[in-house]
Amino acid sequence: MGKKIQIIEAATRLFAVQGFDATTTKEIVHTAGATEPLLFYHFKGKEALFTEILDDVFDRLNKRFDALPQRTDAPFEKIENLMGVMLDFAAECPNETKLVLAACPTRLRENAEACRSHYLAFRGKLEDYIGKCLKAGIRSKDFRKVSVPQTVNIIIALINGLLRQQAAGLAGAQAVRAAAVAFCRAAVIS
Amino acid sequence: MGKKIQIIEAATRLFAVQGFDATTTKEIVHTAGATEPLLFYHFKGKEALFTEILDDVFDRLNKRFDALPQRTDAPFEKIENLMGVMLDFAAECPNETKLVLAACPTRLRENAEACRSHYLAFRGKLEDYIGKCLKAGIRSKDFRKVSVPQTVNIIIALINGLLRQQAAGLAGAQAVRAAAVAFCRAAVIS
Amino acid sequence: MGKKIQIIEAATRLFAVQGFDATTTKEIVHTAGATEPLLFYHFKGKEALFTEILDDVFDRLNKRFDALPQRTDAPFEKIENLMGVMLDFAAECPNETKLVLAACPTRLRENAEACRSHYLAFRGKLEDYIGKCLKAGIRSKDFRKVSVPQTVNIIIALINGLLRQQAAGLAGAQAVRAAAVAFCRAAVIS
Amino acid sequence: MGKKIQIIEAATRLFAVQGFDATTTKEIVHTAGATEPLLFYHFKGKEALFTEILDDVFDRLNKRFDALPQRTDAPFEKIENLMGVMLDFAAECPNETKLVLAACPTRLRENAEACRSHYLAFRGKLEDYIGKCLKAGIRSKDFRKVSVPQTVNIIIALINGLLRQQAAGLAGAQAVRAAAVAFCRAAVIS
DNA sequence: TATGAATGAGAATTCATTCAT
DNA sequence: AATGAATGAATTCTCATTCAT
Repeated sequence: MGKKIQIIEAATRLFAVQGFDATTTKEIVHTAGATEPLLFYHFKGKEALFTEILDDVFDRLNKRFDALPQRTDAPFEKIENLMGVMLDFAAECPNETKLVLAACPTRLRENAEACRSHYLAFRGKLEDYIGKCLKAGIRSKDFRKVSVPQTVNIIIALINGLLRQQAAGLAGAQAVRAAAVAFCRAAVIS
Repeated sequence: MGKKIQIIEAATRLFAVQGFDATTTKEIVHTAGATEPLLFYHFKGKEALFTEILDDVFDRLNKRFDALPQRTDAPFEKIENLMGVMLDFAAECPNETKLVLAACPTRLRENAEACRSHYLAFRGKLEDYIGKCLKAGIRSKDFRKVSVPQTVNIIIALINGLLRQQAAGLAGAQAVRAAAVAFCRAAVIS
Repeated sequence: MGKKIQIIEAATRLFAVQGFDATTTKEIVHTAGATEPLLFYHFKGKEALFTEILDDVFDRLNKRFDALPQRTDAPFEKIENLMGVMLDFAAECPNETKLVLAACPTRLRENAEACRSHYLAFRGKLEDYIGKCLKAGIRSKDFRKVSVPQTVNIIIALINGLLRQQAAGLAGAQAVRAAAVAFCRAAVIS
Repeated sequence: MGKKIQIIEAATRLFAVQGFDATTTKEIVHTAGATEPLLFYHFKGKEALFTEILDDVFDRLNKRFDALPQRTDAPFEKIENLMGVMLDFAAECPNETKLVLAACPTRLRENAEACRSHYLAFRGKLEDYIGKCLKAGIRSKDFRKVSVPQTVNIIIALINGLLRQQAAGLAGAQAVRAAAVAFCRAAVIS
């Protein structure tokens, strides 16, 4: 009856809510209705379970990100699309979003590097994507003439903050969406 | 020779970087050049140490917040002041900022409620402060006519995101400051 | 395709090299290209597998021992024959030899007694065989007049030591054979 | 009241009798009248405890070995001295002797190399010592003209076998001593 | 004969905490 | 104020064994 999947689901939830370090294998299997040896039968260890989950989460997020249309008419549309994808992800997968927003767990021994590279790679993609948008918008005079790297940071900070609210289930977080896009648009469009 | 202070400093740093759950008392006293029984001599326990630190951190942050000038000429100036205070705090006290940005540790037993109320109270003050600014600005027609609660959320999200970057020591985080204020200004001013 | 035999062979090797206590059923079946339930299908358990192997090993060794010619012309020839049989066994079956030389595993629960009696019985046969040789040799004045039980012990100790070297694959162990016989001969012959 | 020493003593005995792999930390501390965390307070882990013991055992044995007089009148005397030292050690320290005679535990992870080098180094010293004796004896015509490396192996095998009997508490092992020396003498002297 | 999934018992090790001094 | 020694209660992980198929 799919106990492996139940373990993955329970672990995802607990890792997201409590963090890797504060989640025990006992807690996971208890939540999943399984026993500890079964966790170690299906996964090499707590760390491998976490890594498998994180790999999968970033895989899903990257897939969504990579599916963003690369060509659009209006320069701001691409940023709007990005915010939409990110906030959709947070609304649909709050736990996965928490994992994406979290820092690399302190006690990862073997997979710490792999973990960190997920975060860095995704941040890199975000910077790249937003940077290109801004440059294009500035070139076409649609956007005000702002510092690109600084504005990239600001927009990433804003998205992160919003995702965090969304994933935390902050009341009205969903409704904030259109307002957030408008906020950004007003901030950059000339 | 002030070992109590060294314990507090070590604990602050470790709690900030690794989180409460992932930090052991052994690690703290080792970093502080002390021994475990001394930690328990000075504090009731790991939890009490954390609580004392968190109380102090929020105390300092609240003091700065409360010192913000309540009356200003231009409506946006108050938001600019707030961002300045928050980013100053993050620049001066990155570890304390991390504690402020973190969630309440999973494994707090006795002081969980007190901890949570710190976060909620501060968020409440932020909402209140920013909300009043926005209302005033909209009333005076300085600001565009936006949804106040939603824009409050957006600005808090942005500040949170920026603080996180700042506290994480992201390259150029300091320089982003003026740009962030300008970004916000453009977003709200009509 | 003879997986039972492969399990026996893998187990023999692993028990010999690592000992019963340090060898896991997982290791055995992995080495044998089988799965754990199959081990338990063919054998009552890890202990029964070990016992079956040990029974077989002592069976083969005893057969060789019992095939030694009981009557010879020269008194020392019988001792030479014995050394030959033992060293042949060690050269042909190093793993089996290791099992014979080992002590009874600590964690045998049910078959500990049976196991111990194998070792004792074989040692008894050795003592008996060598003792009779020595007595005959002394009686016929071929051998020096030495203490029989003590010399029995010495010769057994020597054979044990040599078998251990042989089974461990010590370089040149094979070549040592003739020299060992000569050593013994010089030691006892008058 | 010296629980650390009691842990070392209990561990020495258990490691000697059952082997490293078959001895649990629980067993050790129970025998020592201590608790498991105390073992880990005094030693980094089970392996470090074993290594510390083994280092000490080889240290003591090497000290005795190195104290052997290097110059003697009769060539066989040096071999007699060696046998005396080794058999004394076995009689006085049966558990330590068992450790010296054992193979490197299968499950040593970190210190396997250090462990193996103890065994190899000591064997090397034995080979060297006995080899020199034999060469001298052959040169002076006191000894028969035998193959030196082979006879070295034979004598080591004999000593090993005798130590094993001695350490195992075989009845009469002590008395066998003089006979063993005589056996060897007769075997080599011309 | 063969296996994927599952488990109770127990292994090594860690953690926050306390005691005696 | 400070510490070496000590511990009960976890925590991660392993092991021999069984079940369902």
